[in-house]
Amino acid sequence: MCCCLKDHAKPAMVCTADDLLEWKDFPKGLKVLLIDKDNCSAAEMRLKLEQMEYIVSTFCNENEALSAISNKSECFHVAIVEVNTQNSDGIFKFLETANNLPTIMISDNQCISTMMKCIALGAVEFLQKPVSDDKLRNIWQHVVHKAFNAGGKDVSEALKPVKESLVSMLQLQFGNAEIDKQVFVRMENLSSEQEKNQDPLSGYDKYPAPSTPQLKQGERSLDDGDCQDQEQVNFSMERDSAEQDGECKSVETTCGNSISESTALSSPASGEAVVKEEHDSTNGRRSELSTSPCYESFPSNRTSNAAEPNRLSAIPDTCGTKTSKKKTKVDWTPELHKKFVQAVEQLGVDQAIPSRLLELMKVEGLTRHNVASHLQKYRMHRRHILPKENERRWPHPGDSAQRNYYPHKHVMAFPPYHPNHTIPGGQVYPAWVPPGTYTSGIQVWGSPYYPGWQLPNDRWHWKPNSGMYADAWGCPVMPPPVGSYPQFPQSAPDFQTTKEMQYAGSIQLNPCDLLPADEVIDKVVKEAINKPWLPLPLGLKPPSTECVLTELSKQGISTFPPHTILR
DNA sequence: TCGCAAATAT
DNA sequence: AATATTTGCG
Repeated sequence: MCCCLKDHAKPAMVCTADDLLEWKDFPKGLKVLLIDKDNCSAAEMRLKLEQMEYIVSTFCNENEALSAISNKSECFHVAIVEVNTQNSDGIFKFLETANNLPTIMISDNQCISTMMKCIALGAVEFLQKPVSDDKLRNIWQHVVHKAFNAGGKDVSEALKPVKESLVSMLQLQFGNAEIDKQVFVRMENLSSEQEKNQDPLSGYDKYPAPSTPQLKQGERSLDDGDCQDQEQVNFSMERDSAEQDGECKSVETTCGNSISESTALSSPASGEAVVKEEHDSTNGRRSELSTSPCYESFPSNRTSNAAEPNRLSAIPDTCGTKTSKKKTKVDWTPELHKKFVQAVEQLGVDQAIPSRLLELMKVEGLTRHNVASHLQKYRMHRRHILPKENERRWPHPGDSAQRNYYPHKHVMAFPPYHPNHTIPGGQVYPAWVPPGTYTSGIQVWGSPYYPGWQLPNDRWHWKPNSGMYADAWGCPVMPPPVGSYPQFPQSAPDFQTTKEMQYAGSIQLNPCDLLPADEVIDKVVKEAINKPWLPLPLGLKPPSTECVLTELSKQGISTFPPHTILR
C-alpha cells in the first residue's frame, strides 16, 4: 500500500498495484456528521476533513443532526460531536439515539464526568479541541473498528458497504500470503465472535470506547521466517526522503496508522516493497517491478505461484508518476541468484557474459546492467576473496591457481575422532567449478542448492540452528557416529572428476582441526550452510543424486541440461 | 557490449 | 564503517 511509508525501515510489505490503488483512496468518501455550534471551528474542521476527502455534513445542534439521521435521507459513517456544559444533555440524547454511529466527542474543556458519560453512552473517543489534523485524518479508524467489531447485526446500513469494501480490500491485500489470509480470517472470526458474545451481557459491546481502534498486533499471527516460494526479482524501491508528493503523503498517513501497519506486520520481514523504474539502455525494455517477499530456503515447499517464476510483475507507481525518480535496486534473492548461477554454469563460467546471462535467466525486468554487476561481484568473489582465504589456509606452493577454488576456513566438519582414521579420497567437494575445469556433477549441487557465493544477512532465511541442515542438502547432515560415514551412501566418486577434487582429496588434516567440539561442529555446519560455495567440510556430504533430483522435481524442475546431471 | 572502478545507497 | 548495487567510462 504505501510505497511511501518510510516509517517501515524494512519495506516489508508486499505491494501490488491493486493494493495500492485500493488503499490509496480508502478514507475518501466516508461521510462525517459534524455537530459544532461554534461556526468557526466547525468550518475549520469541515475544511480540513474535506481536504482529507471526507464528506462532511455540518449541523448546529443535535436535533438537526438526529432528524437528518432519522429520515435516512443521509447516511453517515462517523460523527464528530462537540459537547459543552450547555448542550450536554442534548448531546447525550444524541449519543443514545445514534448509538450505531461511531461518535467522536470534541470539547473545549475536559470535564471528567462529561467525558465519562459520553464514553459510557458509546462515544468512541473524547478529544480536546482543537483537534489535530492527525486525529481528524484518522477518524476513519473508528469506522473500520465499528464495521468489524460491532457484530453483523449492529453494523448500520452505512457501515455495511464500508465493511464490505474493507473485506475485499483485505482479501486483495492479503491474498498472496497464507499468513495474511489467516489474519484476514481472524478478523472475520473476531467480528463474528463478538457478535456471539454480544447478546447476553452486552454491556461492553454497547459502550465500546477504543481510543485507538486499531488492528491489534497481537491478534494477528505472525509467522515470520515462514514465507517462501514465489520467485521473482525483487526491486526495492529506494525510499525517497523527499516526500513532496501530496498524494503520497495522504497515502502514508492513511495507511500508516493501522492498516498499513498491520500489513507490514503480517508480511514477512523479508519482503520488499517495490516499485521502480529503470532505464535499460539495451533494449529500452522497461523494467518495473514487483516484489516478492519470500525467499526460499532449500527444501522449500513451493506451494504457491510457481506459475510465473521468471516474471517481475509490473507495478504501476501508485504514488504518482513521480516515482520515476526512484531508483531501482535489484534484490538478488536466493532464487534469483540461483537462476543466475545456473545461467553462468550453463554458459560455462568463462563464457558467461551479461547479455547472454540475461537471456538465459529470462527474468523480466532485469537488465543487462544488473546482471553485469552481479557477475562482477560473482567473479570478484571467485578471483580474489576465495583464493586469498584459501591460500592462507592451505598454502600450496606451485599450485596456487588450482587452489583458488578452495575457500577459506576449511573447518573440518567432524573429523575423524580416531587419529588413525583415514580420510577417504573424494570426501571433499569443491563448490565452485574451477575455471576451465568445469565439469558435470559439481555444479549440480553447487548451484541449485546453494545459490550463492554468499548468503547475505537474514533475508535468506537460512537459520543455522534450526535443524535445517539436513533439509538444505536434502539429506542428513549432522555428524554421524564417530568414525563412520555409512549413513551417507552417496557418491564420493561422483565428484572426483577434477583436479581440484583430487587435490582436495589428498589434503592432509591439520591436527588443530581435529577438534570435534560441539561448537566446532556447529560452526562448521553454519559455515557450510552460509557459504555454499565452499567445499563441504570433511564429514559433511553433498546430497545424493536421488535427493537432488527429488528436490528438484518438487520444485517443478524435471528436466536438466545434460551436463548438469550427475553421473 | 564488456568489465572495471568510482559513486551511491543501505 | 562495511557492503551491496548502480553508474560512468574506456
